[in-house]
This record gives sequence, structure tokens and C-alpha cells, in this order.
Amino acid sequence: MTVATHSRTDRAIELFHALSDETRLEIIELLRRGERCVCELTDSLDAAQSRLSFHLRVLKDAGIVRDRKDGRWVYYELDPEIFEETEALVSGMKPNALKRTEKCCA
Amino acid sequence: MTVATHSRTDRAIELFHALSDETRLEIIELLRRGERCVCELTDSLDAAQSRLSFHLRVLKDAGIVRDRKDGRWVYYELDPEIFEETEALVSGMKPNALKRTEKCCA
DNA sequence: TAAATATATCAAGAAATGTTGTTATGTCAA
DNA sequence: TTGACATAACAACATTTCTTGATATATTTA
Repeated sequence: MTVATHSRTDRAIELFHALSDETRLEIIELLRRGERCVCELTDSLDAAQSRLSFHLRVLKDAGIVRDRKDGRWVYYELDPEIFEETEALVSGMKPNALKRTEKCCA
Repeated sequence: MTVATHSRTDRAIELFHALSDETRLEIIELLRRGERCVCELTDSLDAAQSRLSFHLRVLKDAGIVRDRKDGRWVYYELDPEIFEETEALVSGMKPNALKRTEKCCA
């Protein structure tokens, strides 16, 4: 397992990218009510298993979900902290109070 | 100009996609201090003009920036409201209080 | 142990996205 | 009114991301 050294920007890219796909947003919506095994997600979303697996990995790499193995099933659930982190990233993008007033290229 | 009919999900995809690119995050960071013309952004980011233009359009289509033409310059600035909207989208993804407890696939 | 099930991973192709160079359009200044 | 500049848009290509089908691994059950 590799823990990459992320700049703030890299982290934002990873998170926002993970959130910018329809299948992944659907997975998140399903997981909002609690953990699910892959088989349930496959049923609910009517998606090929390998496709689900691909998207779950993107979500997991971004830290949005965690998995837990139990027998032959793997359960996924949301990591609630990730949304605080995401909100903080978004907050940090808001216009700065100290805006400049002079024009450029004048 | 076309105003597409967006589902909540489509809107999230559009916003998060616009935020998941390094060049675009750099543009946002520069615009936090106030509006800039394209020429200034081109200088600051050392990027080809057509490349900047491409990314500015993605940001504009997503509603993250607005532009204003003045003489032969075009100025871009952040739309502060977009960040409230984004935060609201993120909030809406948090785990639901009413989680189910029964296991699946048992 | 053999067969069935759940999941991950991989390879190949398809689709989407980003880059670069070029051209078109409008505006300003000489 | 010609030339230079600022920007947008486009076409061709490169890169990335997603999908599909196949195979591999672990676990359970018969």
C-alpha cells in the first residue's frame, strides 16, 4: 500500500474527481443509509460487478469510503469525516476578503 | 446560450468536474483576490492562451466564474455564491442519521 | 474435495477530456 | 486604415478515464 505525498491541490483534485461521476454519486447516495456489500450495490445499480469494483476503488482511494471484509462479503460504508474535509476545501476557495482594486492591463 | 435542465446529480457532476483539474484550481486561487483579465492569468500561470481559454470556459459553464468585457480585455471573477451551492451539495452527501442496522446477504 | 459465490484485478477497447497550434473576430493605436 | 493585441473557437492529436469481458483468489457449502 502506498500513501502518496499529496499537496493540498492534489488532494482537492483527487476528491473532486472522485465526486464527479454519476455511478460514484449513486453509490454514495446508497451508502448514506449505512453500509452495503458489493452484491447489494451491484443489484441496486444494475451495474456490472467489475464496473462497481472499479468505482469503489476510486472512492476508497480518495478516502470517501472504507471497506470491511466479512466472510466472502465485503462491506463498504461512507467515511463521514471526508465531507468535513471537502467542505473545508471548498471554504478555502472562497474569494478573499482582501481583494485588490487596481485594474490590470490598463 | 443554452440553459440545460440539470438534475441535482448532473449539477454535482458538472461542479465537481470543474473543480477537479489543476489548472482550474490555480485559476480559482488567482481569482480569490479579485478579478483578472485573461492576459494576467496567462502570464501568472505560464499557460498557452488557448489552454487558458478552454479552462475558463469550463469554469464559466459551471457557473464558477463570470466574465466581463472591457475594451479588448475580458475580466474574469469568481461567483461567490457557487461555493455556498457546492457546500450544500457536499452537505447533502453526508451519511443519513437513520441508518439501517440489519445486515445484507446474511 | 469440488462446485458455487463474492470480489478484485487485468487487458483491450471506447469515450471523454486536455493540449497545442492555427485561424477568426473585435478593439485599440499609430 | 493598417497593424498589433486580446481573446475565443476549432481541428488534430495526446492523455486519461470508463466499460466490458475474462481470469484469479478467497470463502463457503454440498
